Amino acid sequence: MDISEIIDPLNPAQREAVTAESGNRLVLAGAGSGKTRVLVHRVAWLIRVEQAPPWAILAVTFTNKAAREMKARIEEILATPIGGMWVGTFHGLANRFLRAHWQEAGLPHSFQILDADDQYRLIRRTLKALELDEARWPPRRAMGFVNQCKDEGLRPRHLDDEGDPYRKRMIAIYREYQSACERGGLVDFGELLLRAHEVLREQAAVRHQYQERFAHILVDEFQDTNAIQYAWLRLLSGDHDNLFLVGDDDQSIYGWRGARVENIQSFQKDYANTTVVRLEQNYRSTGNILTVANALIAHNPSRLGKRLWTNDGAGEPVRQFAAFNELDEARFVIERIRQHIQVDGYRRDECAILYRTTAQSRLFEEVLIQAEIPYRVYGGLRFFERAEIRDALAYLRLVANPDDDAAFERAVNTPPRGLGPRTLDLLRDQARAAGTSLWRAARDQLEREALAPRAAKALRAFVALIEQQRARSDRPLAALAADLLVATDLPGFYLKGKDDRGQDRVENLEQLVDTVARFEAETSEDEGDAGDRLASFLAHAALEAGEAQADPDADGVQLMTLHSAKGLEFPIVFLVGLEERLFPHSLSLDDPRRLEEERRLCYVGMTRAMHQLYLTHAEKRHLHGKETYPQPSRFLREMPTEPVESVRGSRAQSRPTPQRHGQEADDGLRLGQRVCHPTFGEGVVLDCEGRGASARVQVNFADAGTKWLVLAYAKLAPAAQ
DNA sequence: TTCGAGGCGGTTTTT
DNA sequence: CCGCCTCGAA
Repeated sequence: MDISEIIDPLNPAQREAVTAESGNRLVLAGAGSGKTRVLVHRVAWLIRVEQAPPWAILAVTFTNKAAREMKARIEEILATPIGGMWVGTFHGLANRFLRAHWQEAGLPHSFQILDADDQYRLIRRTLKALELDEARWPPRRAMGFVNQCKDEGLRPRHLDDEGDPYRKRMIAIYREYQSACERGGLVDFGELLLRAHEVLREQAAVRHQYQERFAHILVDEFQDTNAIQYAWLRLLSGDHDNLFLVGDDDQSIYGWRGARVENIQSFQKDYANTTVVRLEQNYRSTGNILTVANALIAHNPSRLGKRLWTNDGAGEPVRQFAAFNELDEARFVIERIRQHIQVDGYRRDECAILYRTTAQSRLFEEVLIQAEIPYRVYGGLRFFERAEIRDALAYLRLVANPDDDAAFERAVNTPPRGLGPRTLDLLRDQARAAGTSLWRAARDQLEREALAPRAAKALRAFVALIEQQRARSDRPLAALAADLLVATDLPGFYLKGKDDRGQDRVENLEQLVDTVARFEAETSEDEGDAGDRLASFLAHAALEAGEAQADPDADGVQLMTLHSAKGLEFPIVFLVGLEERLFPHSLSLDDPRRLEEERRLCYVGMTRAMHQLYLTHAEKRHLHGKETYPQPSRFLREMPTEPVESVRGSRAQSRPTPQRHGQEADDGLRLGQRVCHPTFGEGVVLDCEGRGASARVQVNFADAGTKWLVLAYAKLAPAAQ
């Protein structure tokens, strides 16, 4: 076998990782160091050189996108489909596992996956059932509590209220919510992992079967694993010393949703037989960008340590811009983008604007629209998350499993068929009292003729509709979906609505039928009866919410949060809003660990840039409707001055028109000018008022904050630059 | 059932 | 300031 194809494109560190003999490997892969390449080549090495059968390999990622990419690249390098290899997300693989072992897991054959929105609704319904006031027991908090427990592998019975009444109530909510899930055969995201873990832990036969099978386990983005995911990996691996983990502690930015960077450290403790490989050569960014990024991240105390370097040149300096306000900032960025496109020949989609909070995108969008530059915003509602799609899916779910309460609640009166809160409350009470699903309660009530005639008639029609479709559910899925649209008249309902997006929604519904057809065509070889196909389509819809953008190929300037930029790269990057309380965000300031995570987020943003990195902040910004004068971000101060260059924009046009305030001060201080004060240090002039002896200026000092100073007394001198 | 007024909160997001 | 949600009135 010719192995040169596998190892020739690799540098020494990459080669060491790819060709490692058996044993546990931890690959600390810096940003842009060829992490995916190492994973893909490692798989190729295992199959081609070590003769591992594909079915003995398990490769785990965090997102479907990463899984798809890895799969495609493995197939490319091996020039063959990957056969029985398990490549997917933790959740996708857990789902696959549970579908195969539903009996051992104590789940119904066609259990349904709840996504975040379903879960939220079910939590609220649980609160209602427990007669808890949402104002006092916010559903978001309850949901957070449940998810956090599941992420840590904890069931209600493991939890102790510690005498805390709040905690006691949360545990009660968890218990009640969980039994609602059990009644309906519903599994939320956290439950997928937890349930899979429990089966492996408690069923030795199953555990051994998988431990024998997976001779090689590879994990991407290991720094993002939470407690249950790590425990799951440990069970799968057993004592086989077959883990190949790739990650970067400096890019851990999901601590707030349960990710534990510490897993990287504990891995080395839990597995004695572990060797560490560092990938530090960077193939993405210029030397200057790396210098500045390295310097910033060096301020984090608890790191494993890593320093990115490049063989390529230093490149352009990193550029920094202090905008007068957020409009000035946006105009500067868009002006620069225009230059890079027109003068340097970059494409629009080679320029990215990265921000800390989604709200920041708006102004950039407005200015881009004004400038008539196409753009694309990442994030937002995705296909399967749209209301109309979820409505249609609720019907499909009821066809698959009528006991699915979450789907029942959604579908029963959408479109409105006269089943109001009165009837619903009655059904809920009945279901709860009898410990059954809403569906059964509905049929029961109809049988016993316990309902008012109007409600009974409407409910009977609804039940008949679902049963009719159920009776014929062996048809192709697309036909079923199309039939349901006709039978429910969801399209008509949306067209009638006052909402001007009615037409869009109907088109989306039509697209859903296409999506179903395509899904069925692609998976038809896997056989399975019609019920299985429907269940697997629904799982697909829940696990992979689809693309947010209608047209992802469009050549537009890319706008996204720093979080969604992870894993991507762009020739030109604008990192905007580098201000205290915005970035680092005010809610992270009091906790050193969260502050470190903010710093890592900044590092992630910077290391997205290939050729040119801009860092901007505004001296003045509207936040929650108030005018604020933020300090420049501490991250700016933590960067070296050397390859960072301050740029001046042509900002006259974006300053506020001088009226009562904002006059030029007598001695020629201008708005936006940098000044120096003997006690307060350097700052920027924000505002002026008055004349002569009473003339005052407002200055935003880097360290001392914003102050009004009387010119006659304050010894202000123009600062350098 | 639908609409509008008023209250409230306001990181980050995948699965 | 803006968007979301709830609640009350028609």
